[in-house]
Amino acid sequence: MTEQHFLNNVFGKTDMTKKEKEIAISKFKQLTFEKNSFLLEEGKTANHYWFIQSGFIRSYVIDTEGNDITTNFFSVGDIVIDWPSFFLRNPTRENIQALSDCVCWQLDFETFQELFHSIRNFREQGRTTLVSSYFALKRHSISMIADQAKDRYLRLVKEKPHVVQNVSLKHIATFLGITDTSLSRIRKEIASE
Amino acid sequence: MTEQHFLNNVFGKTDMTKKEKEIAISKFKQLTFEKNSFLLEEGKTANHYWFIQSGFIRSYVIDTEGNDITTNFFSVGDIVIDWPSFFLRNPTRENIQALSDCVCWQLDFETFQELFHSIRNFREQGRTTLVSSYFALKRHSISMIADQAKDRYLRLVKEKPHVVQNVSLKHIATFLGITDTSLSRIRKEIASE
DNA sequence: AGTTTTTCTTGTCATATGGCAAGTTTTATT
DNA sequence: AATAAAACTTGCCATATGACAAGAAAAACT
Repeated sequence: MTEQHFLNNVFGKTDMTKKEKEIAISKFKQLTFEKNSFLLEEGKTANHYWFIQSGFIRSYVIDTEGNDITTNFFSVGDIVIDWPSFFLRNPTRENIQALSDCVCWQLDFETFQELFHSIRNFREQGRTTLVSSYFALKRHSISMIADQAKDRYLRLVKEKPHVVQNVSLKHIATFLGITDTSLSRIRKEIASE
Repeated sequence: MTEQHFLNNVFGKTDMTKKEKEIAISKFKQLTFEKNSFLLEEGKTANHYWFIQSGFIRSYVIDTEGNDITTNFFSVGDIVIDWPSFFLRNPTRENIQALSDCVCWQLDFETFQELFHSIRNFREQGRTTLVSSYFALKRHSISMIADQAKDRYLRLVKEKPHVVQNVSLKHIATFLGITDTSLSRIRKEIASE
């Protein structure tokens, strides 16, 4: 476990001691996912979470009318986790799918519990991460009400330019709450400015 | 601290022992808030959270164009907390306001931290509550994309009938992401069915 | 009880976005 | 290279919801 380990970046900003980080990092297992493969499928219970070292991932739900709605995008450095399923131990409604070949670091629920209850700073970190996810979701939710589709798109371009460049238009559209047709028109309008 | 204490309901379903519950409950302080008074204001950092014994409360933000958007409603038994501000120790963007006279039980951040790190089941409970809030927010967010305004309203009526009956139309409207005018028309349409 | 303020309703018209279908371009597959 | 499949664009028209303003009803205040 050298200083060069990818997860040292992820845990870089926490208050964990060097020793604590080593312990935590040693529990993670490297995995690769092929493009279009699933990390989690609707109906199953999340027993792991991951940090992405490379690639793009999305989560999505199928709504009551059968429409595929992207709920989030994940890329390098992000935590990929279904919070409710992982912590409430319930079957999930979401699917998590690799949009490209991905390299990830995986931790399972039991090991997480061990670390969570034994290392105070690991749990402070976990709480912070969860709250940050909550906050991001809230901002997205408010943006959905307060902003026009075009402004939501421009905000996404600003916040996650690499996602906009690497993910297909239809997935971006459903994430923004519009159709692919509308997003195509919005892009055209922006290009002509 | 008798069995009759209001907070025994709140902590009823947790794995905490009787003794642990007593310790936790003894740290809460009863407070009353007058209608229209603020529990938290934009720009300040949340140092407390509350459980509602009676009354109605809402949280809201002011968007970039000055519009008031309700982000949540709280009523009897609910936890009232600004997760990001409370845990990340940041100034909040939200306002939390009593919509009627309210009786609440308050806990401050420092006491929370003590309980969180010393009582394992208190922290499991805290994590569960946070994740449940996350889940509710996600459902609301997806509903915003997948459902028509009328369906969102009907869902709210079903999930929080007492809120719909006690809160002014304009606040319900912004929570649903529509104007008060539209909500008034939706209500009319439903009434005529 | 009377007055003011807030809340809710309704009309007219404007606009953002959707639905569908036909092309076009790009990407994947053999 | 040829073919198939997926992704993206564009046109036409439909529709949900918004903007604004005027009344009506209800609630708050003196």
